[in-house]
This record gives sequence, structure tokens and C-alpha cells, in this order.
Amino acid sequence: MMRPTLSQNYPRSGFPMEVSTPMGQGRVNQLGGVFINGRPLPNHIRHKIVEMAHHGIRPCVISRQLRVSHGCVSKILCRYQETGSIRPGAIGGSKSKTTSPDVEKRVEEYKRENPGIFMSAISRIMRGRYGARGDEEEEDEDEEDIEKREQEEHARRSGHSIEGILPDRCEWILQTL
DNA sequence: GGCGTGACGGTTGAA
DNA sequence: GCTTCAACCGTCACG
Repeated sequence: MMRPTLSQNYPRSGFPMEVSTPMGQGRVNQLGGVFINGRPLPNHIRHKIVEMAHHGIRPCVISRQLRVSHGCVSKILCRYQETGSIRPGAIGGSKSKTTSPDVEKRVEEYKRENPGIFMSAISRIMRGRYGARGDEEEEDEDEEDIEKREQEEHARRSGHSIEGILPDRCEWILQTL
């Protein structure tokens, strides 16, 4: 199982078809769908996958209809079940080193001393970071909005404020609560 | 025929 | 500015 095959070399040695997209060099998969190797599927496609699955449509039908490989449909649905989010994970970069054991210890201490303030701070940060993301399966979010938010997020991350650091660690913080 | 899974080549961005 | 590295991506094919 899972051995390399000739067809797996498509991308390198002459994929059957290549198309140009605003995002760059697109390729065409076996189902005739266009994808960009290494890049996530557009948000509206991901949204549609989840939506169709919600309506009880089988993954194989979804993959055929949207022309996305069934492996991809499977992955996206798995991820959606696990995280509740249709958004792709953060691509690239290195793991944040902002939470050394020392930092963790101090956050823990601070949490004990100021539980109220700590919680409201986290809530504020979470609102700022995720906004209405919890409703994303109901709302058809504009890709422009997403892009804008990502840009803002990026700008915030590159800053040196505590809020540029903490959001990445919110999951850990919440786990320790 | 439908599905889960792992290898693969590719992209990305922090260090 | 360039390189390295580790994370993620979607496709493909096997079982």
C-alpha cells in the first residue's frame, strides 16, 4: 500500500493538464477539477463540502460533484468533525517559541491569582482573533473578508504586543484552565 | 463502489 | 537577502 507510482509523478514529469489561475499555476485532477498543488482549496469549496455533508450527501457524491478528490473530502470532513472549523491550518512557519516552560509557569501563576481578569482577557483575545468564526457553517463568509482578517491577523502577529503572542497559545491556555 | 489512509510533491513562513 | 526546516496542502492509489 501507499507506494509511489508513475501517476504520482504527474506534477513533476508532465501533469496531464495545467491551467493558469489568478493564484498561480493550477493543475487538473483526475475528476477534472482545478487545484493548486500545495495550496488549500478555496474557502467556498471547503464550505460546500461541509454543507453537502450536512445535508447527508455522501462523500463520493460530493467529491464527484465538486471535482475534489475523495481523499480531500475525507480529510476536510474529518477535520471539521474534530475542530469544528472548515478553515485550513496555518501553512508554513516554525512553531512558536513564545511559551517556554518559564512563560507557561508564569501564565499559570497569573491565572491562579487573577482568574477573573485572566478569563476576560482571553475572551477578548478570542473575540478579536476568531470573531464570528463559530458560525462559519451558517454564514457564507466572503473570501475578501477572510483575506482581510488574515491580513489583520498577520499584522497583529508581527507586532510585539502580548495579544500578538497569546492567540497562538489560547488552546493551551484553555486546556490548562 | 465507497471509504480511510499513507506516500508523495509542492507551498509557505518563521527562525 | 538567502537558506533551512517543519508545518500544512491536495492528489493518488492501495486495501
